[in-house]
Amino acid sequence: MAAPSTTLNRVIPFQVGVEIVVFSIDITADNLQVLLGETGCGRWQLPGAEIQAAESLEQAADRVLRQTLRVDNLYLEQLYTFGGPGRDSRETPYQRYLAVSYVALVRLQTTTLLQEHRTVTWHPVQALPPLVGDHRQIVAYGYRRLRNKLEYSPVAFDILPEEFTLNELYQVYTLVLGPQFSDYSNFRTRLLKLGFLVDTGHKICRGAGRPATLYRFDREAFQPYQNQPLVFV
Amino acid sequence: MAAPSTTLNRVIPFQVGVEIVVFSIDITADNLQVLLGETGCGRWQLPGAEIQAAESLEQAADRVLRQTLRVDNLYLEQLYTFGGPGRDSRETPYQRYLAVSYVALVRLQTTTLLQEHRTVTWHPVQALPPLVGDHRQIVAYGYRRLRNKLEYSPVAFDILPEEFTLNELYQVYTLVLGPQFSDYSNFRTRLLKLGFLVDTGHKICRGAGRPATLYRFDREAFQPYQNQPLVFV
DNA sequence: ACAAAAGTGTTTTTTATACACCCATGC
DNA sequence: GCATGGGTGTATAAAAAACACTTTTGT
Repeated sequence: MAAPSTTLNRVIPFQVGVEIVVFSIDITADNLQVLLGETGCGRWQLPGAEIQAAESLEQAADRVLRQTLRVDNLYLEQLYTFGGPGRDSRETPYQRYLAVSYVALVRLQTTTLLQEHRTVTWHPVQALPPLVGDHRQIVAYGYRRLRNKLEYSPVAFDILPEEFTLNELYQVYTLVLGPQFSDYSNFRTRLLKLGFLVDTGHKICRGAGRPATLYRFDREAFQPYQNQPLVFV
Repeated sequence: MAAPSTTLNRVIPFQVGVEIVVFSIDITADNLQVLLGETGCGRWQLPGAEIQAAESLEQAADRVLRQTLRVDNLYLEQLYTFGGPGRDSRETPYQRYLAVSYVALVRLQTTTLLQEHRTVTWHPVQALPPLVGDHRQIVAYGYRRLRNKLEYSPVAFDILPEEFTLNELYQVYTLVLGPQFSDYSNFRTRLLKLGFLVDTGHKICRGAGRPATLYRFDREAFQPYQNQPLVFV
């Protein structure tokens, strides 16, 4: 237990940062994108920063997000921590680097990109440019988590406006899970039967066609489903 | 972006450690327990250690586990990273502490406790002693993760022996998920229909009663279900 | 009137649930 | 031969999946 301290088993300090996989949903354009910053050498990277003295990990993630993006509603969750030796080029024998990654989901319509020093832009998930280090793997991991979360948790309501149509809700699901996840009419029936979507009585017109009913998410009525698997799908 | 470095926004080094929630399943005694070490002041803590210079996070977790336990098969997965300011009493204005937590699952029958300096023992999940800091919350989080993982992933086969009976498999599920999760006969039918449990032809006698068939988990036949939700339950 | 978008209903298939019952072994 | 644990089958209920159809709006 109290073995002599060699170069191998000694304890070394870490520099800790956060890295965020920000997904944006564009309901109208049917587009799921990831936020990436240019490194200058032809490769791209996830937005990130080192943790500052007084902030929590989640606060750091939120700060990074708000330094690049103006956004109203968002979903943010810790994803995974990467800290193996050799994962950061700045590493020395006396200093290692650790990244706590986060996934976020926003609606493109409610966000504005804040242009900073580096170029930060949206990239379609299906056609990512070359990424630095293990960032491609982090995106893949975040994408998987997002799909799971959407199925089992009410994350869609975190990014939708207070009042929304069932079609908008359906769009969120099809965009992330693919259109084959469910037929609209069945999705509709299932969700309404669960009873946590309340009809506000308001209607909204989108060009031609019958006006859509606006619904509201009732968190209290959702409680019974909180810890149950497979509420949506 | 390049704001002056004050006491608040400066970057500080972290001491990084792992903490493990080790669950043990005792099939015969119908008992789910957590491994805890005594601190000396009446409170208990999760097994943990600082990351050493050359090891990865998972290697550190594995090392901690094997310093306390001799174990054959186990399931080990990263859980969550806790790193907010004020979570460790050793914290100073120039140094913060971060814990990457892991969950593990073992079978009590295949483990031997290695008695070290501190007293480390098993405690029933339903009756935990007072824990230090946020450790109770970490256990709760690990328990939730374990239940979810068991339902969606083939973790049970990581801890069962190469050949096992359907009853042993059922015990693993009932122990973690509670006996109301499914009736044995339905569990049986459902799992066999999925086709990734192969009959080895071997039989085993457990005292009185008809001898049980020994099955083997076929990872290849499981592939199609890999990324699909709700395979078990 | 007709296309477009919203919303309802029906039929078929699959899966879940609750059991009752048969089989092989030890004592 | 009967208790014990192992294993099969069936009947019913519920849910998922597919898809036809109606309703309300703009043009």
